[in-house]
Amino acid sequence: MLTPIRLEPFKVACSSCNLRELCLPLGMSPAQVERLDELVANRRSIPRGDALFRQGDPFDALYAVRTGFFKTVLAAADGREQVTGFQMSGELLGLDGIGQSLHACDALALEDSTVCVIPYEQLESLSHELVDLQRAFHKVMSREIARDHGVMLLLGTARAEERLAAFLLNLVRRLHERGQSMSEMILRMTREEIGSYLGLKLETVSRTFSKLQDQGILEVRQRQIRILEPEALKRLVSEGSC
Amino acid sequence: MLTPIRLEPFKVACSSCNLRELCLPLGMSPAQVERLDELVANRRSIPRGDALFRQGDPFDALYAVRTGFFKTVLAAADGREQVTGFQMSGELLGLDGIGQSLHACDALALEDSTVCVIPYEQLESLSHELVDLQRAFHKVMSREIARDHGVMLLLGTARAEERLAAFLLNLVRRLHERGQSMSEMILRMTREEIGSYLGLKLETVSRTFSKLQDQGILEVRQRQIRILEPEALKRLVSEGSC
DNA sequence: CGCGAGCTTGATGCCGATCAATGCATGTGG
DNA sequence: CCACATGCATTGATCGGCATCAAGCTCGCG
Repeated sequence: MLTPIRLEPFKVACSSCNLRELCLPLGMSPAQVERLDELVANRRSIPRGDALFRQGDPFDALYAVRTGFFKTVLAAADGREQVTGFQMSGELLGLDGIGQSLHACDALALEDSTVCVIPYEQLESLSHELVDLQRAFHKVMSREIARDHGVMLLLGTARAEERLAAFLLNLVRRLHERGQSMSEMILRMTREEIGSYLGLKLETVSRTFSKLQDQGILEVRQRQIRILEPEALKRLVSEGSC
Repeated sequence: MLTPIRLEPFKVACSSCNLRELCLPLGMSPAQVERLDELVANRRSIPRGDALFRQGDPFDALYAVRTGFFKTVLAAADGREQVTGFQMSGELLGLDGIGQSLHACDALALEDSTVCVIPYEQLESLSHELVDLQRAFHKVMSREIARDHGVMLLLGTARAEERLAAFLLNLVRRLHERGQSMSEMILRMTREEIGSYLGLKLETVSRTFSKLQDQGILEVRQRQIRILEPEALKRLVSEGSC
C-alpha cells in the first residue's frame, strides 16, 4: 500500500534551503542545485509519533529531514526491536529500501516534523545527468555504511558508559553543525529509545546518566543534558574500558 | 601510499564470469555487461593473511571478490577491533571508503584470494552512461546498509546462541548460492574472528558451538560444521531468547 | 617428534538485565 | 483548583549470561 503524499501549498527549493551544506546538495554547484529543485518539489508533514514509512511499504522515494527529528526502527521476527538510527535536519531517510524496493525499517517522527520528498526514479535520472549529484549521493550512502560499522564496533566492544558517551558526543556534534550549542542539548528520545539504539536497557541508560552526573561530567535534568567536561567524555570513548 | 596493482597475464571479463548473477552485473543486460568489461580489466591476487587495503589508504577502487575469502576489520582509537563483515566471491569490498575518499577499514584475505579491481572514477563515468549499472550499484550499497542494520539488531538484542545461529545460517545460505552444500561448510575464520564479528569472546563462541552440538543441532569438528537440524537453528533465530 | 596456533573446557567474577518500587512532570476531568 | 491518571525516569536488590583467568587438548607442520 502506498503511503499517501501530502502536497504542501508552497514550493520547496534546495537552492534556497539553508540545509544545503548538510544535505544531498553538498558539493554541488549552485547551477546544479537549481536542477535539484525540479526534483524535490514536495514536502510532507509528519506529526509526532506518526510513521513516515513502515517496514515493507513499497519504496519509491527517499526523504530528507527538513525540520524535526526521526528514529528508524528495525523489528525482528519475534517482536524485538532495535533503533538503527536517529535523523535530524538535512539527513536522509530510506536508503536501506533501495535494494529490495521495499522499506526495510520503520521511520517514526519523534517530534512534529517535515521532510522533502525525493522521488527515487527521478533522482536516478537526474543523477544520470549531473555527475556531482551522483557523486554526492554515493558519498551519502557510503557514509551511512561507515557510520553503521562504527555503531557495530560500539555494540560489539564498548561498555555502557562508553556507549552513552559516544552517543552524546555524536549527537551534540551534529546539533552543533546545525547551529546549536556544543555543550547543551535537549534529547528528543526517551531512555528506552537510547537504550534500544545502544543495546542497553532503559534502566542502564538512566543509571549511566546518573553516574556521569555524579562524576561531574554531565548535568542531567530529564532530557536536558549539559556537558560539563567534554574532555572527560571524550576520554571515556577513546580509552575504552581501561 | 598506493597499494600496487599487479596485472595478471590474461584479461578478466564480467560477461564471461560465472559470478555475474551474484556480483555487480546483477540485473544488467548482456550488452551492458560487456561494457563493464572495459572497466574491470585488472585482477589482483592477495595471499592469505595479506591486506587488500588498510584503514586510511587512499580510496580509488572498489574490489569484487573473485575467489577466496575476506574479512573487514574496523579498529578503534584504543586498539580494540571489530570484524564488520566477511566477504566471499561476488561480494564487493571498499564501499565504506567512498565517503571520505579513504578506506575506512582493513580488508584482509582469510585465504589465498583474487579480486577484480573496479576503478571508482571509471565506475562513476560508466554508470553515468548505463542506467542499469547505476541502479545495480545503488542496490548493492543499499543492501549493505540493510545488512548492517540487521547486524546491529543482532548485536543489540540477541544472546550468544542466537547470534551464532544467525551467523551460521547466513553463511551457509551464501555458500549455497555459490553451489555448495546447504548443510555443510568449512569455516574460513577462527573462533576469535567469529567472536569479534558477533560481539562475543572466542571462549563463548567455542562453548556455544559445543552446546549446539550437544543439542544435536550441529556437528562440529574444528572448522567443519554440519547442520543437522536446520529447523531448530532457524527457531533459535526467530524465537529469540524465549 | 615437538612446537605453536587455535580450540575446548572449567572455575570464578562482574556488568548489565530483570524485577520492583518510588518519584516526577504533564494533562485531564470532576 | 485539586485529585488522579499516565508516561517517563530514577533507584535499589537480586540474578544470570558472558567475560575473564587458567589449564589442557588437537592438529598441522617444520
